[in-house]
Amino acid sequence: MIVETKEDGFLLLKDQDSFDPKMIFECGQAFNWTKEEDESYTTCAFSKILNVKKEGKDIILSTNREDFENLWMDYFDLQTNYEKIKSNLLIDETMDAAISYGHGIRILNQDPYETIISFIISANNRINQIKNSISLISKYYGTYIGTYRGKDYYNFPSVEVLAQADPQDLRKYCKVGFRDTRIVEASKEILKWDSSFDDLMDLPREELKDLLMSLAGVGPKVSDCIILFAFKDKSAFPVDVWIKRVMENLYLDGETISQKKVADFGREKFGPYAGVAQQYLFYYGRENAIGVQK
DNA sequence: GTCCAGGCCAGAC
DNA sequence: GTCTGGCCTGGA
Repeated sequence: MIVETKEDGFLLLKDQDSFDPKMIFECGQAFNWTKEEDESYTTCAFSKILNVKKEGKDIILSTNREDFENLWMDYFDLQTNYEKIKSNLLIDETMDAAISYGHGIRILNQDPYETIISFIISANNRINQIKNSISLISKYYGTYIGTYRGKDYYNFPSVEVLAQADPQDLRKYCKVGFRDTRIVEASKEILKWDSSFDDLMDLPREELKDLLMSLAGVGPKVSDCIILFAFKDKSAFPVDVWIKRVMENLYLDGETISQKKVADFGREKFGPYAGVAQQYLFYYGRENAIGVQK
């Protein structure tokens, strides 16, 4: 990968086929990116504000080399070779179509705690409402980091802060609805864990899944999302209504089967990169409304 | 006004 | 174990 420092100090990643901001931030894995008028995207993570812009086949990051190497390289999963994953997943015409449609998707390595809370909020909720709630939680409970293009950015609060939050406040000010107590309860439970999130990275997948599912508001689908988007395990295959519809329509001849069976089917079919396949299929299916009744 | 979303949970079989 | 209904909120 060729990384150049531009005249303004920002970084330029040359010739990135597997890095498309729209695809990365709109395939359902992250809720903390703001789309700007020039089609670039901005977030706040690691107490830093970052803007990402695509120019032709190049990507421009508003950061310096030090932060890039220490933080963003891992966040954007840049050590992973997506060309290799793609060729591994090119097993049929469906995947061929899904991969070419979402060729610029990458799996972000996000903060575990923020990811846990984000996907607890995602249950039976719309993307825009999820984004809005995350943003409000950061605003009311996080710390101010800075202002970028007129918008204020805040760090996502720590587990200690939300463990002490009043559920009614969360509901009233952050519009989380019935997920209010789940957020506080899950935070309290996490505080009781002996292991840090770093330690948990090495846990066997099934153990990690059981541990996550013991949290309030975390079931089969949400735990798979957390494992895929924050614990770097690309074999997790989260099944939501979209993936269920896509799989039933494109692989099961329209037959309706349970969520669990779709999950087993997906893991079996796509193996160690099932989670990446899920993202290609999700983006492909959702953008093209595959299986949605008219 | 009515409907229900990128699931979870409790309660009933 | 598998299935069902209810859940905040707000946009269609």
